[in-house]
Amino acid sequence: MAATDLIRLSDPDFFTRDVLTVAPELTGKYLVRQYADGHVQAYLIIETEAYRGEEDKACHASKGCTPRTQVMYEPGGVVYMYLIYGMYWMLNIVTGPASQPQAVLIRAIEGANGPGKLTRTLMLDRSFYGENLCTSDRIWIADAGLNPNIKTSPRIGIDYAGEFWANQPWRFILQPH
DNA sequence: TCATTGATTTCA
DNA sequence: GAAATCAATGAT
Repeated sequence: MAATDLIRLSDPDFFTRDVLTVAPELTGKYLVRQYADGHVQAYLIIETEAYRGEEDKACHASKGCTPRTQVMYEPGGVVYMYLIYGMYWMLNIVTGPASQPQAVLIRAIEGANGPGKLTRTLMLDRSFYGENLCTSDRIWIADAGLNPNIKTSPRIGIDYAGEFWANQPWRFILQPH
């Protein structure tokens, strides 16, 4: 599908809703990237995970506001990037109103089946920290008008957060038709 | 299954 | 300052 067929999500209100509403709605939409040379490419979002507030022990903001997590306290619609295992940048989209630290981790897009591969493919790094998806000319979200079939499952790799949080079905996966 | 890898956080 | 931690990946 050509990028011009997609409708950009430029309304901040889409992102300032609760993360548990936004995360499943992002699956089946398109992550659009405009590279430095002007080339525009749209990627179907396959898989997301929700991280919800300081009470969520799997959310980085559960330990409070730090220089790294600060952007999660902003109103939804900005990008939260972080480095894990010293090697992989993770792409997250901040959601919810101001001072509610929520974010959606983009785990997989069409053609890249892991969050580390995803950011490497799209050439995303810390320079995208705080990028506004509604106004940026480098990265944004677009609606393809799909009505996707979505499956849920527990989140991945957060056993450290304890059984309760590790069992929340806050991972959203696009199912093939 | 295991080594890689470095920013962030925690402890002193 | 120093040490431990870690939401992953690719090679074995």
